[in-house]
Amino acid sequence: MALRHAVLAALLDGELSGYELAKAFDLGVANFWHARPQQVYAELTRLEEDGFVAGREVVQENRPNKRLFRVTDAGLAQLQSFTAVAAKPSFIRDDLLVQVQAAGHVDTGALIERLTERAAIAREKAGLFAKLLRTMRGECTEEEFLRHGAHVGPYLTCRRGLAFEEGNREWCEHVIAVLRDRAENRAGD
Amino acid sequence: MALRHAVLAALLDGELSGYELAKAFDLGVANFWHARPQQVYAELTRLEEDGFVAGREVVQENRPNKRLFRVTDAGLAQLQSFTAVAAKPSFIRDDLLVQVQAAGHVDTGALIERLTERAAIAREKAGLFAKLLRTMRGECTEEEFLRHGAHVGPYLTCRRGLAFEEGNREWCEHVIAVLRDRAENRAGD
DNA sequence: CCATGATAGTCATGAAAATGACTAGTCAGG
DNA sequence: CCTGACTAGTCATTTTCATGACTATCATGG
Repeated sequence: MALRHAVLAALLDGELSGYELAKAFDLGVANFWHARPQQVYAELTRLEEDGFVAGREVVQENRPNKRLFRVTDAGLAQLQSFTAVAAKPSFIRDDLLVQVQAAGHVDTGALIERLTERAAIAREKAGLFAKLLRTMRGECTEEEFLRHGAHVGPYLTCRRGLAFEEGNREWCEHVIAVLRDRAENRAGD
Repeated sequence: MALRHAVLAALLDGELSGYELAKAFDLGVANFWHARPQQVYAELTRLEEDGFVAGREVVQENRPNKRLFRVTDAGLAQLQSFTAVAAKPSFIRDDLLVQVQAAGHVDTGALIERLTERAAIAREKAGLFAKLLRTMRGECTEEEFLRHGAHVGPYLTCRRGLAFEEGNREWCEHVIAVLRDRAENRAGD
């Protein structure tokens, strides 16, 4: 029951098509949740059945028709009651951490490769988020935007995403440095 | 196929009983992964069937017997090949982010409550991780430990956990401040 | 003596998420 | 003219996770 609310929350600030939503959730641009297109479509269908979103067909020329969705009052009430109860704490769950946990027992070179790849990905995502933030706040300074801007929700979640990816990158780089250092030390024995 | 490797990695630095493992994964003390006891037991059973871990019965007085597990050579090889392929990037996936995404459309007071709760949890977890780190490095300074200490894997993953929770706390506090500020502004209209 | 809580697990069920395969039209490049 | 990429989805299957309920024994506190 979590994707449900994520989809509702994503639809709050403007109508979107299933395809747009799906893409956002797939790339993680909807930086607060991740899901595959199939999941998103399935969830939209269920949400519409339950009357939490309403779709309207938009006929297009030169490309397939699409359906734009918006949140209904019932949907908003649903979200409201979702916010009323405590969210269960989140955990990091990352294959890369498992790999690092095994450092010392597995090939260090391979590990460093993984960490380098990940650092690059993290840097890219951080850049993307930073750009998104700039777009969202437009002309305003961050302070002004946070005080008076519309749609602060997405802005704030995007900030979390940015900090997370920066944390990832820093950690990766630190681990790489530590592993390199240890490898040299051992070579010097 | 991820819990599998997480369990293997957790067993690398010493024999553990199913119960100990399960507890570690439940509390997230195995800070790099989270799973319920039932999952851990089930995975241990499968790992033993596949010959990746070996259990030995330890007869105890005054309490139920337990089984201590260790990783076999086949298990280590399995982990090694797991490390050889790129880990898929991780995403944050957090109910709280969904709730914040909806800020402006839902009750701000409730949101601030959620954020306050979460900030407290994050602070607690960060403290726990910091303590764990101190225990692991013992007398050494961090630098010395990272250079020469045994079991750096768990130390490094714990550091990621610590940074993550600190990031959580800072973000929560920042969002609270922003929401309060906006509420005051609106009240002043 | 009774209730708790810790140790040490097992079983069954259901919800959520991931994966792979498929349709169908448009547009740009070689 | 063919290929690949983009728009806009759907269907089916499997794997993984989460949940609640259940069995035992021992130790502790009141």
